[in-house]
Amino acid sequence: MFATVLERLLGRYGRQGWWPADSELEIMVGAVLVQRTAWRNAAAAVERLKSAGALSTNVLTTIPLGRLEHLITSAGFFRVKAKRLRALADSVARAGGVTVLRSYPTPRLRAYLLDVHGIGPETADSILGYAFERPVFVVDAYARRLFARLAYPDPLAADATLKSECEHALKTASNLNELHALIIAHGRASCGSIPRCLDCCLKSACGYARAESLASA
DNA sequence: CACCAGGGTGGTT
DNA sequence: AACCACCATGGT
Repeated sequence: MFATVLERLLGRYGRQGWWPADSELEIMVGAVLVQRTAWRNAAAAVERLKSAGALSTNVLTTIPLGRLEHLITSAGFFRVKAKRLRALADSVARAGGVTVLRSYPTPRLRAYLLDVHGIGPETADSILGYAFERPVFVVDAYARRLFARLAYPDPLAADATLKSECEHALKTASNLNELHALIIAHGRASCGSIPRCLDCCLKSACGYARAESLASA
């Protein structure tokens, strides 16, 4: 069923190609900046950091907080996010740099990320998947809503269950990364803002079969 | 004008 | 454990 959803979304929206970046750190920084924010605005902030030469742990740990805030205003919540970027950079430096993080096994890396102030489950999993290419499914509001509708009328399983079932079904970071991106594209495009639109998502508008046949696919 | 975007934290019940 | 207010800019 996860494979079917991936296949259909792929057919409808095409490859999303997330995450455009030059380094792991850039993705980690972007993941914090994009929290509850349109990617366009977060991306502009990433570019400003890059132009200012601030996209390194060394600079991020030492740059005055006010200057950091100024560089990322376009991403919104800039006071909170500036502190989060600082906490992230401090943490990466303490760990010994991104190279060391790269050698962590996935469970340890996930625990490490969750321990950083300002990084919760979704941001941690985004970083695991897109920066470190670990086979991880990012459970966000769109994913919950979509799979709740696909499972209708059954209640949606807990995040951890949805996550592990999806990871087991799709296996590769490439598949799981693409699915997350596609689910967001789908949410933006059509069904996302329409409450309980079973017709829209499961049948005509988005090319889905009915829920029953999809669940058994 | 209101509403939302690739969340997480801290405080209250 | 389940809510809740809050954070703030830029596009539609």
